[in-house]
Amino acid sequence: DGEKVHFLTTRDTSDPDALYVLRHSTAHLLAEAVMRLHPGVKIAIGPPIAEGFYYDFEFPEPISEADLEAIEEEIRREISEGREWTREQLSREDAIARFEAEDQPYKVELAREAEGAISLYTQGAFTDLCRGPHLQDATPIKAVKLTSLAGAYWRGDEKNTQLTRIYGTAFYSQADLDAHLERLEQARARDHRRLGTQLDLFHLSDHSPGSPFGHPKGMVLWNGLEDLRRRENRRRGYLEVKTPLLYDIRTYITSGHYDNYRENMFFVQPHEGEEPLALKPMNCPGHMLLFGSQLRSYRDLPIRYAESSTLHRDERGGTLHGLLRVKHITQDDAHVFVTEEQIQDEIDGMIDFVNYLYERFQVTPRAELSTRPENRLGTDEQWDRAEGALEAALRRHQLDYVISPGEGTFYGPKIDLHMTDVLGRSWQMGTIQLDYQMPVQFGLTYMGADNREHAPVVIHRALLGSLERFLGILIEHYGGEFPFWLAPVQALVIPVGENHREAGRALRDELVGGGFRVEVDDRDETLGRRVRDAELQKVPFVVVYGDREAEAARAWREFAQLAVRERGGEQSTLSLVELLERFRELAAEADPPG
RNA sequence: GCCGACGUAGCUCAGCUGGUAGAGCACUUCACUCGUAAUGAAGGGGUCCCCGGUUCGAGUCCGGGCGUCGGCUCCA
Repeated sequence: DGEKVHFLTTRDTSDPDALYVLRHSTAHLLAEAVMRLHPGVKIAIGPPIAEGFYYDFEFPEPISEADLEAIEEEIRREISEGREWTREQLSREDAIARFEAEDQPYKVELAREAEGAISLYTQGAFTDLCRGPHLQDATPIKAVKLTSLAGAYWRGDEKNTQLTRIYGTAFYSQADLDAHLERLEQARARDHRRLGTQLDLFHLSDHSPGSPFGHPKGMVLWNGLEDLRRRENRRRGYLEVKTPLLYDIRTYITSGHYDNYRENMFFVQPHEGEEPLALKPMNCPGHMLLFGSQLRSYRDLPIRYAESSTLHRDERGGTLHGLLRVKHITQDDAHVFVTEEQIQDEIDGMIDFVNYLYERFQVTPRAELSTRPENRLGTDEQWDRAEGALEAALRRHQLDYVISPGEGTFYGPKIDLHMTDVLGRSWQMGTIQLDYQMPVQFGLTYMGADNREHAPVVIHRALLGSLERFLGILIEHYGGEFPFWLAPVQALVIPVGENHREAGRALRDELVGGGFRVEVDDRDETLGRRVRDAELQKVPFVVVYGDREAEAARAWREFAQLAVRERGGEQSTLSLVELLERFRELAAEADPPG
């Protein structure tokens, strides 16, 4: 009608909008197929999404994944039969009447809430409420695949009916679909759970669900994060503290967590008939008690308590995921007690800190400002100030951010940093939370210059977030190919034959003595085999020692010449001195000057 | 917590309509002593997730539980 496109005319299959329209139209074919195969089904809504489309239905009988095959077959039949889309426009009342007559309550609800006239698209026996645009006909749909089945709540609210969601994807050619499936497989190869087993980093066990077992190599990575955390905290005026794991319930009633998060807390009953103790799910109350244990002066502030302690959160079943969502969680946590005037500087410093940390791994998180939720403590005026302070800091650092209304914690707004895993899912990493409430709940004060008691403001922050989660994301980010400074085994020495084993071990000792993580592989295997294994373990350097190197040692001195192979295959000849120098340069990336 | 799927050797997986469990890799031993992504041979290894039921007989069928996975919801 001159303002809006109702039908797709392009055949440029590389155009993302074209793909979007193709998938949207395929979703309508799906709905038509489902209606024919499952009479009485109620149809909800089916938008295109990043990688495909989905459609939500309320089936009269439960269906299983096995049923998808028949539905997929039916879609193909529709395409081969031919489908054309037609558009009509109705008034809201007419649309409601029409869907009521068809006994489609979800459509009725959507039509009721629509503004202005309503457009309907029809293909074959199926008419749907839809903004469009659509394909003109189904002939360009060359590849369709229904990928999975899931429950999804109507309008995303778990108080509503749970509908059955069918996911699928569609392409302009079979080759494009194959390429898509190939990309998914490649992404799965980087999955931290797969690499965790392959590289012997960690494992999960039924004996303690959601609580990863850190293997020696995984712990090298873990300690790399811990070292980074400790070193930078020390440089930035944070004070390392240690607070208990078990508390009386009263502590968590005071903090407000008992009322808000009790169902996700673990409780320990020491003996029959005794009061249970709360296993800490976060460090805040401990740090509050620590602050309150002494008289504080405004001259002491800011006080920055840092602790990376083990926390336990009893996450809802069905939400655990490898290292990315665990019950046993460790945060690079800190609580900073400040005066109102110190808030801006402190948050500025934290954002600098965040930038420094994430640059170490060449990753860029997305920032999100989460504002006041419905269920909250404190006055609107306090929330105005707190939200304003966080937003001002984001602006000053010219960080791109989105606002998530209502996503703040019950005690304050927060800046969250998000990253994406190999499956394209977003995870919250670091968080900076401004809190006017908890210090008051705990009765914390400091003596001001005016010789009066004032309540401090607390900034909660975990910059990497959960160390478990950060490690998981990091494994996927590097695909297991960790930079030299972080790699669990930095170099592997391979003596060619039996006669070279002694020299190989001596070389290993030299490199270990230089402060590096080096192992020797003197198994009875061929050189090719051992190089292959080193590549599969993604070891950054392999040093081969055989007759040639032994000869150079006799002619000049030991380790005057070494055959060095870098991950990926590049080879060079270096002396031990040169190799150590190379290692030192690479290791310095952990903490570059400036 | 909800919907769907899955759980078999250390790992990845096969096992048809119920008849007493298999492959590759890994591991052990022997031979080979090797020049940059897989040397050969032999051998060991299993409460088929747990509990209950059906059956002459259950890895396989049924029920319950636990765990894992893909979503939904939640995430201090």
